[in-house]
Amino acid sequence: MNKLAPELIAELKEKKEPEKGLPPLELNGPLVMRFAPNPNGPPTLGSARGIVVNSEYTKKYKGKLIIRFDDTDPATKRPMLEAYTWYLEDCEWLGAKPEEVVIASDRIDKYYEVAEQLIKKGGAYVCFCGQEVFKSLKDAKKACPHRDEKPQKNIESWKKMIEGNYKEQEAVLRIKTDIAHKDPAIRDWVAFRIIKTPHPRQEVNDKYCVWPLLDFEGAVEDHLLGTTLIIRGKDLIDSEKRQRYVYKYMGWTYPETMHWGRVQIHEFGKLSTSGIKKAIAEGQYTGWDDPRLPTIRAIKRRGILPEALRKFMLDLGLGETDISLSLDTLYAENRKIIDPIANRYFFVWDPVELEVEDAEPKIAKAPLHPTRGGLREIPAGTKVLITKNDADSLKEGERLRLKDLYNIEVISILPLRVKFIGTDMDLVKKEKARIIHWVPLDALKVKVLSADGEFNGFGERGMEKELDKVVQFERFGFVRIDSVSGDEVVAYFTHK
RNA sequence: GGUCCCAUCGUCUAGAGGCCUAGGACAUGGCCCUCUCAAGGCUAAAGCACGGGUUCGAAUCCCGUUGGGACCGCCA
Repeated sequence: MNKLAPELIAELKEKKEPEKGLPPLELNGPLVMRFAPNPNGPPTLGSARGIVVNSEYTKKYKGKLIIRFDDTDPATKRPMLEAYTWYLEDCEWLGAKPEEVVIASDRIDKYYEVAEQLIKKGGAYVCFCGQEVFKSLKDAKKACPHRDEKPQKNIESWKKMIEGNYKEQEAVLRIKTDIAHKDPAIRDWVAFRIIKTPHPRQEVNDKYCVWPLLDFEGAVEDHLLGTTLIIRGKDLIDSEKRQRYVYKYMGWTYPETMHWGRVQIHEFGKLSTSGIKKAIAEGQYTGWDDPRLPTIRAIKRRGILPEALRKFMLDLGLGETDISLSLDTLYAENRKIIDPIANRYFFVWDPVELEVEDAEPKIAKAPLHPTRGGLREIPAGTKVLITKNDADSLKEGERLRLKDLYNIEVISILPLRVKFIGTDMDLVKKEKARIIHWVPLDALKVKVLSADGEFNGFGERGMEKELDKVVQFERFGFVRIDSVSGDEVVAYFTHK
């Protein structure tokens, strides 16, 4: 059979690799998508899903990708100025190239125009009810007294509102839906509220005191930008129902929508942007790129490659099921890319000095990579450093090998004494002696930062040339060389 | 309480009535390879939430139960 139809066998094997990733799209026109974050903190792993999924589709179907900053809340989820840049940087890092960048806070006037039209059409009204009052009316399916006000009167109130004649909480603009709608989430929702806190962007500052809420801003923008497909988290499913009222009043066509379920990551649990912000201010984290954080900046600094993160996100597909995943899969993806290229070095954490009796100074020749070739030379004196873990586990009389150097035998444990017993590999091959790593006395001082804390020790020379690269510390794990100053190296732990 | 959504190995996911004896990836166990406790190769164990229908035939369609989630904010 192999002889008769080798191509059939090849085909069978190919079929074994099923297609994973995003479902195909059925398009009947051009594709325009947007990724719309609130820049109130740096992009996180959650943002990465949005960036990757949207950019993947626009790449695949030659569509247009827009990044839109939904920064219309200067108070509660106050935007962070640096975050605008961070989003653009991280998009680029992830291989997403938005053709257009839109900042909502620059376009408030456009939203006001639509609001005015809606009021004139009788689709929106200024409501002076307090929050609690309106809630109880709404829950009872009852209209508030302002609901039936004439458009003319509403326009007057609206003008007064945007001119700053009311206090915060005093008035809002509501979209008229169906006050008896069976879903309470849909009933006459708020489109604009008064916020007197200035916007952090200098260009905007205190120019406006009436700000749209996401449902309104997003609804108008998606129309203005010509969005044809929206993909977002399913927490925004109800949002669509609310926004459709605006589209109906205005005679617009609502984009197609798709949603993904809630994502939780085992390793991070429930960290909110505001919670992290507070913890950073209190010094619990070193910054937004602290290796313990789920931000893209942190992931990047740890040496996860964008290709790995992209594949990880795409493999999740687009289910509406809530998922709870482990970063192990991301690490495995990353390892597949990194293992073939990362050079190997010795790193001894919790170092213990070991004098090897009868040894001659020697230059060890170790492969830079197990298969790719290339050698590194490590000059060893008669004293070396090994990790405390290894030192503690030695037994009297044990024979073992210092990797790529020579064999030793333990003479005694207290005090720890070892002696040179040759260089023959048979010790490993026949006696199955174990192999431990080591580092010469004049090694570089190395600190490794990981999510589980710091590791301090010494690493062999050569790694200082790998700045910003991911290398493997043998018997330790992959690590990204983050900084080198003099004889000191700081590395970020990537994964095992 | 109201509205809506979801349900396949431990974890993600493929599957859109017969190709399913349910496939893959990660994690786990074993063996091989290896001067790293890595990677690689082979292999093992592991799943259609439950109960009813519809059908010649259901993981796939319908109903119910159970379980999970989202929304009901002048947050996004």
